[in-house]
Amino acid sequence: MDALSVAQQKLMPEMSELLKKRYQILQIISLEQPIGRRTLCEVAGGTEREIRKETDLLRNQQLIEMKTAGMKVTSQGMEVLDRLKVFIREISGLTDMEVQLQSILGISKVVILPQNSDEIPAVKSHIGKEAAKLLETVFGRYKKIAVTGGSTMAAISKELSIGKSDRALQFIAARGGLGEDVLHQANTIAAAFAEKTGGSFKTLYLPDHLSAEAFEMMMKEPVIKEMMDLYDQTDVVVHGIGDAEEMAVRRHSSLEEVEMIRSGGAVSEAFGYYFDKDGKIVYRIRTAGIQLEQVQKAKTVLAVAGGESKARAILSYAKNAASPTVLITDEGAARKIIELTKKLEEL
Amino acid sequence: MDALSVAQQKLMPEMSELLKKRYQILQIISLEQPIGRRTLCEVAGGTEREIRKETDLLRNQQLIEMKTAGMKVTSQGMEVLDRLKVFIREISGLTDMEVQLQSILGISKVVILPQNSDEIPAVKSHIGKEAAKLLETVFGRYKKIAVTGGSTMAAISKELSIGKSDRALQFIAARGGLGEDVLHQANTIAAAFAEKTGGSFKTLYLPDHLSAEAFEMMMKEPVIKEMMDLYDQTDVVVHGIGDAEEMAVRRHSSLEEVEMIRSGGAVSEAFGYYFDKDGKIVYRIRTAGIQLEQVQKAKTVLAVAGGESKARAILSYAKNAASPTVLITDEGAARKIIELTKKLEEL
DNA sequence: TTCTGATTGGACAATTTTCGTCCCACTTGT
DNA sequence: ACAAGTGGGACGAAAATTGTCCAATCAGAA
Repeated sequence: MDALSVAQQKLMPEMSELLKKRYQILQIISLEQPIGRRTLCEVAGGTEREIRKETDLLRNQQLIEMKTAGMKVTSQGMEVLDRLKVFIREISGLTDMEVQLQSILGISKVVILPQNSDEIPAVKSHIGKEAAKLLETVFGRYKKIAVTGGSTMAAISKELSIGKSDRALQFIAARGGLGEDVLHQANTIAAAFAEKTGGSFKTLYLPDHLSAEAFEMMMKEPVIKEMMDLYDQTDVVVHGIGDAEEMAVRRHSSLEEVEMIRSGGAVSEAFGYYFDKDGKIVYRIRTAGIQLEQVQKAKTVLAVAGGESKARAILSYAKNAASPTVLITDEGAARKIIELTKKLEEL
Repeated sequence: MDALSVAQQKLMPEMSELLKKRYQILQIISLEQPIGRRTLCEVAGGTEREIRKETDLLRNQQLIEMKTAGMKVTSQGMEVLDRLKVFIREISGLTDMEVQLQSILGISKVVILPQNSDEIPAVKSHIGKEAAKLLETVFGRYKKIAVTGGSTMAAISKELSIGKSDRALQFIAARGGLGEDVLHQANTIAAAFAEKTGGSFKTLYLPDHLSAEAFEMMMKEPVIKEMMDLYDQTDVVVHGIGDAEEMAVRRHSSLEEVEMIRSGGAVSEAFGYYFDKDGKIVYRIRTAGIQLEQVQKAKTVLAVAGGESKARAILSYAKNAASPTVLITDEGAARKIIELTKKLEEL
């Protein structure tokens, strides 16, 4: 932050909060437009009067326009949004926190987006957009990209910019899971990535949960073996990080599985592995899919997870993350992680 | 002004006024320290409560400290003051006004300082400081400097920084006037300038008002002739601009003189000359002193005058000002000059 | 076309905050 | 020792903010 801004904040300390609030409102409108006042209240948090006061101001400043269909951001508003982007990051201390988290988690890069996706759903789109942007920067160097499932991953696929198509790009479904919603499966996601970027994709249709014998048999199938080889050649892995219990429930895991996960103290989940708070593997779904060693061998790993509720999971997963891992998260998760780490140090 | 600040003001339009107010308060404290709350109210304008609210804030921000002797600006406060200096000028539109005035008045440079010296006496010190700063930059090139009298000139002498003494500098009293207060005479000012800068000075002890015969006689005196020659060699002229009527009164001018000044429609006064609104010479004190032609021949002319009340006088004097003239004034005068010019154009 | 749901703008009392104005105990410089 | 000037406290009045309605209107679906 430049010296002018520091001085400005010294003289106007109340500015910071106000600026953040207004920026946030303007940002939400830009994401959800057209949006009405009441809806905005729920999404942004705050009473109707408060939101109204600010939106009235934004309108007077010609940053938004109000129509009977709802509020929209004007081109001037979009410009303001863009111009203040880095500044808001600065005064929110996000830049500082990024450096802090980087050392706490021991990974190569952390990107933190404003707000908490637990509270404001629209933040997920932001995380998706940022992840998409980062991913696109590596397309030039790396072509084999493994992707997992999950709503976070789906958000990324939505934000990938279409345009310059690169037929050499190959998206590989990291797992064959069918336990989840079809829209959020790795296969669907891989297809979506390929469609947006103009690349190709490889899917793996195989149930997550198999008996030992069936598993052995399938592994000998050429189609499956081919995928396993592809995992070995993977350059980039993009995946979400889940809360262990939440994932177990969502996957309709069997009672004995849930028991193993519970008793083992599992905290996080990623590409079929369950980790405890120290990063030790507690359980892994016996599945055809990418293996932890293969992930750690990748040139770049993009881990994406936001929301205060994911803080513990991120902390757990990071113990096992390879150093070239890049984490894309949000303010809610970041603050919670730092809080947890502080408490841990006190003990 | 950079794009960031513009965007910031779009989102926080109320910031501008608040920032200016706090900056002003901080500035006044820095000039008058140690100063108490009540005194500050009078100088800065505003009720006790209002000032108190802001000073409490400034203390919390550790920009000032309050002791029983009064309030003082901390080193942090001084830094903030310095860092925001140009920014405040920008948001007050002073930079824009400087360019505007430069073309209206047809002179080479205009420097405008914040606030109105009619309302806030402390602004005079600012004008003095700025004039002193500018004057010091020409000391390297030019050595013969003519100075006039007046309270404005006295303010400059107070703000000249002592330190590096330049014995080659020569300050010449531009007039021999005794009509004014001794402290504000050209002779006294020249001496003060010389003392501060380490240079020498030449005084001219001769009454302002002389009969024609006496005047002729005196001009033949070697001491006087020497001064006249010096005026011819003058590189720099520093002078104030006065309101015609006010000056006539202060100088205890005779009734016939006052009548000439009145009937001629005199508006401004500078180094003994009275000008009407079109810059025509209405009257000149028959005095030993620098002549208008000599002023116009100088390499640099520093005209210093502040306050809304001086606006008409400045406008009048500028018609006669040589192009290398630099005007140092304040916001009050500047705004009034622009207002007057606009009205004139409408007719 | 009709209808439902959502939109903005208006209104108003309750509440909180700000404001103006005293006074007081105390320090400081004369 | 004293007078002038200092910051801090207090408190009722006034103004702004806030929470919560409602009405008129519009957009889009059925």
